[in-house]
Parts: sequence; structure tokens; C-alpha cells
Amino acid sequence: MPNSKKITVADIARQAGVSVATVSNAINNTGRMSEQTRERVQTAMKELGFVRNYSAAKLRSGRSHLVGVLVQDLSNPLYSEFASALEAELSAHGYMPILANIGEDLERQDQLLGELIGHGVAGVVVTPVARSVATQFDAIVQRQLPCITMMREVEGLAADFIGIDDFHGGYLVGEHLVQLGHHRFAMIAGLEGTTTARLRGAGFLAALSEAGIPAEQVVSLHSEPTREGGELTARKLLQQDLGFSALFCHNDIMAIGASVALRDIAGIGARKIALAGFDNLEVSAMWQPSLTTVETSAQALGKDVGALLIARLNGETGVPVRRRRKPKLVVRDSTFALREETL
Amino acid sequence: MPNSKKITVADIARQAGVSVATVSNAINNTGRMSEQTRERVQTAMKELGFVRNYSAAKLRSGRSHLVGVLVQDLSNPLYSEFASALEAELSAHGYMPILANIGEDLERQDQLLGELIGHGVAGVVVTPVARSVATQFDAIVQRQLPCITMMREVEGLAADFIGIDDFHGGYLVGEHLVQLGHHRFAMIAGLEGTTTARLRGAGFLAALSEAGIPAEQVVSLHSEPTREGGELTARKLLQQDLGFSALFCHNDIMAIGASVALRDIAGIGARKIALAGFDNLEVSAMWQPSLTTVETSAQALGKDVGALLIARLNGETGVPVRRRRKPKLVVRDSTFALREETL
DNA sequence: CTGAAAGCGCTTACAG
DNA sequence: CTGAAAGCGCTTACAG
Repeated sequence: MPNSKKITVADIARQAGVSVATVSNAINNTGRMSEQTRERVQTAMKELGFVRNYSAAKLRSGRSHLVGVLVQDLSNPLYSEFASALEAELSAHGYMPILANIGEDLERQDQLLGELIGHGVAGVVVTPVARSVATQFDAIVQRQLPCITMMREVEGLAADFIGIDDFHGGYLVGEHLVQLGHHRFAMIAGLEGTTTARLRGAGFLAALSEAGIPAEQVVSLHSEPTREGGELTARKLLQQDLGFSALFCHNDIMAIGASVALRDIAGIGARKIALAGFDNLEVSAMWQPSLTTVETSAQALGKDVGALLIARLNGETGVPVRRRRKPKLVVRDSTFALREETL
Repeated sequence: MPNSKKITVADIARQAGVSVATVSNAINNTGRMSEQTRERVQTAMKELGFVRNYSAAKLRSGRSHLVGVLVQDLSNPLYSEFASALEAELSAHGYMPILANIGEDLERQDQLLGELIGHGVAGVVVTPVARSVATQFDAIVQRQLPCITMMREVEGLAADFIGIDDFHGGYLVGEHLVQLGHHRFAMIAGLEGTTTARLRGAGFLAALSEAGIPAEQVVSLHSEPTREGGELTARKLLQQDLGFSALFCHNDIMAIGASVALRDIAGIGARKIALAGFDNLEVSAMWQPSLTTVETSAQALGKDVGALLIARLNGETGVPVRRRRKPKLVVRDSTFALREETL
């Protein structure tokens, strides 16, 4: 049983019969050192139950093994799957994430970024809140901390960005629904002021426009990107009897919410309105009816972001990355050809 | 625009015309200080863009604003909802979580606990991995770090525990199914060696036993507590044509997996087998058929655990808490009375 | 409140 | 490799 007194590098040095410099080198794999010496140090650390003090190391060296991860809302499966994959990637390289939900609060984002700097994180991953501006990241940029923005792009910000080709994804949905014969559409868009909402909506409308359906003919409402938001907004749309036969939702949890509204209000006729989402959550494949959607792959995003961050932490410089993965349409039961009698 | 040089308390002291001791006191709200002085310091911090260095503070004071949170798997909604609620609670009191997935790896748990100590966390929240033993927490206990175990209990560990009355939950499900007239049962239990799996199973069997159905007559298989595990194990059970009319799954994601297997194999007869889960995830209410389950309330657990941890961090000592929230049964469409023709 | 100084536990030159 | 020492940026006594 290790002694409960605090064990320092000096104790290890004494026990192993080496200098503290050597102990430090052994811990950090720096400098050359005989295998034998390294082992003596390792043994001493085990025997005494040494736990390295990252705070002290950080203070002196400036290097940190912590990374800040700010997501919009961890209870959205998209973000928890993302965070999970990212954590695995970081963990494999000796980093741990400090994680927090930003919500949709600009001030909280400022405050959290400050806290992360205070904790001395080596880098930052963030899903920027709607209406973020580049200056909010000044403190990060000045300190030259690796910073990866995810999903939502911040204009003018000199940071890496990894996301989805939202426009293309929206376009695929529009194209698909048009091909199925639909010509009256509704859209539940995401939060105003986010690039994701703007681009998905624009892509969707572009596809319709190519088919001769002008944007003005598409009923469109913004909504919180939550299940409740989707359900509530779908109810509003349905109550107005607007005669649309196809509904595009900004993401899957909103679509799932909308689907509940469709069931309730349209009853057995729920299948009369074609429904598509965005993200392809795990649950979307199993939903009844299984949901047509666009593959975002939070897992793949997490791996991508993790790999890029690790590269940056290893000193890989270069111009900021701006990468939008091309998404694929996943066609399932929730979309179907228009039959005239459904109108 | 703040200067990019690093700003220290000494700089603030100079700017505000006070001593560094006063700056420190202002930051930490310690000692008495005129409101005027406090404001002068605050102003100076704003002007110079001061960001406090938690590493230095931790090194000197031993106090930390980080908390370690180890969950089994963040991509399980139970844990992401828990983590989300816990984060909100911690954040409101100036703490941030370092978060990691343990998975089901005993060694990784050891390693992660060590890392957290190294990072100087003020306390720890952990969902212990199956087969955890108390000695694995020695390093935590010796350092007298507040430690809250969640969901799964570790025998002989002098740490707080907050979970569910798993036995009672399992019992409620058994009782409910018996009342519906079922007499042939199957169970997909959770991971072997966890208290949750053992207690939920025992409670379920106890209820059946009271109705005169001995445990030997209940087909029971263990499974990974994942959606895939649930689906796979349900397939195994269904292929054997064991004639059960009711299936109890260790948790909702397993039940959802099982539900998919029921749809596939039993086809339109999926409703012939009553299905119950445990946790009441958000998705369970919306599932088709909506899932009968036991209310775990990850959110409430997160709030509970957060509040207890904050209390401990504020120095509230006393014997370890051992709290099991009494869960409620949520009856929905997936369970129904046995009709003899379904056999 | 001030002011000067010690010290938390590391890492990092630096001379040998 | 060793050994002795400085210093990262705080907090904390301590004398005034």
C-alpha cells in the first residue's frame, strides 16, 4: 500500500538513485537515457505510488494535457456521439477533455472560453453558438491555441473548421422529394443565425427551385433544434392546413418530434406526409416509420476533429483547415411517392 | 484589444494600485475588502484582459475547480443526459468536468482515476465498471477526495453512492407482467458482475416467484448493455422458440434493440410479445410501440449527484451517503394483457 | 488593507 | 547522465 504522504519527483529520484532531472526525463520520454535507468525510475514510481502533478508541470512547461470541448448540448445524441468519439481519440494520445454545454448563450460561450484558458488547455474544440463573431475568439487566437470549430462556421475566424456540406445535404433532400412527385413543401429550419440552418435551407430550396418551385411557395418556420421544438413547430404547421405533402426538418431529433406530431394529428394518415431529417442518428433507422435523412456521422466527425487537433498539438501548422464532408442521402420509409389522393 | 503578453496578478496589482495579496483576495472573495478596492481590481482585470491561471492556484493552494467524471459510455443517452445535468450543476458552482468513457475495462478505470488525480481534480464522479473492487479507489480515498459512485455499487467502498432501487424497479416490471396474465417469461439481463444487473434481475424474479413462477422457468441471458446487444440477444431468444410471451430487458436501449428484433422476426406479430425496459429514455415514450419501462431519470440523478458533490466540496463531511431513489413504473403500449391465442 | 517573501512540484538550462 | 538552482504564477502567512 503506498504511503499517503505526497510523493514528488524528489522522492522518486532518491529511491531510484538518480537525479530529479533524470526522473523528469523518464516521465516525459525526453533526452537519451539507458533502458536500465528508465526502468529503475519506473519501478520507483510504482513502489511509491507516484502520481505526476500536471498542474506543476503545466505551470513550468506551459504544456498541458487538457483540451477544452464546448458542445451546444450534450443531451442531443449528435453531440454525445461526437464527444464520445472525440474523447476516444484524445485519450489515445494522452489528452483528456474538459467538457461543457454552451447551450445557445453567447455570453456563456465567452465565459467558458475564458475558463478553459484559465485551466490552461492545450487546445479547444467548439460548436459555436448562433451569432458568434470572430472577435470572441481573440483570446484563443492570440495565445495561438489550436482551435477547431465544428458544424457551424464563424465568419472571419482564423480557426480550423470541420463540418458537413450542409448545402449539399439539403439539396439532396429537396431533389429526392421532387423526384417522388411532391410539389407542396414545408420546412422546419434550425436556429436562425447559424450557418447550418442557412445552408441546409438554401440547399433544399435550390433543389426545389430547379424543379420550378419558387422559395415563396415553401412554408418555412424556424425552430429550436430540439425534439420539443420540432414537435411544437410541426403542430403549428399542421393546424394551418397548408396542404403540403412533404416536410423537411433541420435535423433528426426535430424530425422525430415532428413525426410524433404527425402521428397525433394526422392519426392513421400520418404516412400521408413525407418526412425527412438530417444527421442519421442511430435511432432514426429504427424509428417507425424509419426516417429518411442525411448522413452526418457524428462518430466520423469526432474522429476527424480529434485527429486534426492531435496534429495541431503536435505542432503541425499551416493555414486553417476548412473541411466540409460530403454527406449521403439515406432513403427510408418516411418518404414515399406522392399519390394524388393524399392531397 | 488586450495586450497579448501574459497578464499576472502583479500586473493587476500595479494597475489597480494595490498589493498582489489584495488582488488574490479580490479574485477569491476572501478577506474583508472595501467595495471600492474590489471594483478597482475588477476594472484592472477587465482592462488588461487578465485570465487567472488555475494551475498556479492549484499548485499553491491545493484547491481545484476541476471535477473528474467517468461514465461507462457517453453514447448511451442515459449517461449523456446524466452528464449534461451534472455539468449544469457543477458549472453553476464554478466547477468544470473532465469527462471520459470507461467502457467496461477495469484497467482503464484504474488509469483514468490516476490521471484525474494527476490533474488535481477536487472530486470524482464515477459509474464503476463491472467487477470493480474497493481497493481500486484507494488512491482517491487516501487523498480524501470526495467521490460519488453512481448506479453501480462497489462493495466495501467508503464512498458516496447514488443510484436507483434496482430491485424495486425489476419487481415492478415483474408484478405488472404477472398482473397482465403472462406466465412464460424471458429476461435479457445486463452485464454480469454489476449490481444493477443483479438487482434488477432479482427484483423481477422475486415478483414472478410470488406469483408462483420459479426462477428456473424464466429464460435468462446476459448481454452487453447496448442496443446491438439487446437486438442480438433477442434474436437468439426468438430463434429458440421458447414460447415466452413477455420479455424484460435490463435497460431501454437494449429493449429498443430487442424491439427491432421482434419486428423483424415476429413481423406483424411483434405485438404478441410484451416488452419492458428500464430507464425511461426520452426516446422510449415516442417509440412504436411506446415502451413500458421504469423511470430512472438520468437528469434527476445528475442533479442529485451534482448537489451532493458540491456539498462535499464545500466541506460537508459525514458518513458516506447510500441513496437509492425509488423508481416508478411507466406503463405504455409495449406491454399488454396475455391473450391465449398469442401462444 | 500593504509589502516583501516563501513555497507549491514540477521542468529546464547549465556546468560538470 | 548528475547536481544544484531558477522560475512558472499563484496563495499564504507575517509583520506592519
